[in-house]
Amino acid sequence: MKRDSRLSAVLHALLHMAERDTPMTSDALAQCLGTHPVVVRRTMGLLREAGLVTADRGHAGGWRISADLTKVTLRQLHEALGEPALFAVGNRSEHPSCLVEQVINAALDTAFADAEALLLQRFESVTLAALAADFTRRHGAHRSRHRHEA
Amino acid sequence: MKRDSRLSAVLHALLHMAERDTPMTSDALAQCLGTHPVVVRRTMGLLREAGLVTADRGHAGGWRISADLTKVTLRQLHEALGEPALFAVGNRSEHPSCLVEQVINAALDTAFADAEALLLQRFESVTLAALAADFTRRHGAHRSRHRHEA
DNA sequence: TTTCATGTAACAAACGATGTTACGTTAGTG
DNA sequence: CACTAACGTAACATCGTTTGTTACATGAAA
Repeated sequence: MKRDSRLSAVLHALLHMAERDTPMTSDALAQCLGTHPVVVRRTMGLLREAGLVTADRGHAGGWRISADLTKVTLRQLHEALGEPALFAVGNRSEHPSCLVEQVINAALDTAFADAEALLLQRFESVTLAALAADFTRRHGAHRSRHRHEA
Repeated sequence: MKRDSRLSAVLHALLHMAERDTPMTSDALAQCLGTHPVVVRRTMGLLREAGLVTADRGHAGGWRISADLTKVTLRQLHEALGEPALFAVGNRSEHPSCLVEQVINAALDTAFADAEALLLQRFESVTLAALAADFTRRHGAHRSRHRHEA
């Protein structure tokens, strides 16, 4: 099954942007993500509509983060992307007339609802700032060493 | 994203089979499920390989449940189907060279792992017998009323 | 031996995510 | 004012996966 990787992609983009203080163009982000600039605009556009980033046109334009990194959670990003379905398995029909299928749907639905609640709760507990800090913690020494060499 | 509905489908088939004491043909099941007999054989074949059902050819042939309904859990069915991916969202690449993406993957992976563990635990706690009983509880009165009318 | 059934391979259709092209719009630069 | 750099967006192409379908082989019972 083909997985939706946009959440992973926007995280990747946002963390790269957080490492800089100048805007990043769609072309630059596309190169980071190994994709096409139009795909970047399409996906980042959803974050713009949610007020998380801004895009400036023309010279020296590009994408900038417009929200507080300590306030933005994975859940907000998930919502900004339109809350795509989290599960790759599910019921055959959502409102079946067959009584057997109604029982099955009820059983599966509660299981999936519980798992979804847990997942969203985890999403809510992770901020962009935490991820950025995690990055610095894991690779900060590496980077500062390079900076000293330069 | 297109959802894998085979777990739901085999549950539907098994519960219909549990309601009878004679084998059901692929054509009969296909009619129940609104699909094609070959799809039924393809999917039920996985359950046969797992030892959960048997298939007899020729006259009066068809599919029969060969396992104890109180022992078969949703998790076993999920495994019998080859443990298809449960989530529709995920990482862009599983082993990225980009350090940023490694941090993102780590964060997402733990969240998804926790949710998957919960979901599988729920699957493990539901037996076919429990679903069948649930069916009888919810619709048994309805059925016996019909039986009396007939 | 005919009919009913599964087993399986090969192919077709449908769908969704992603990639691409094309063109429009806006903003800075010379 | 023309030029260039960037986003905005619609339309189309591509790719992979799931599901549906056809065709044919195999086995069992009447």
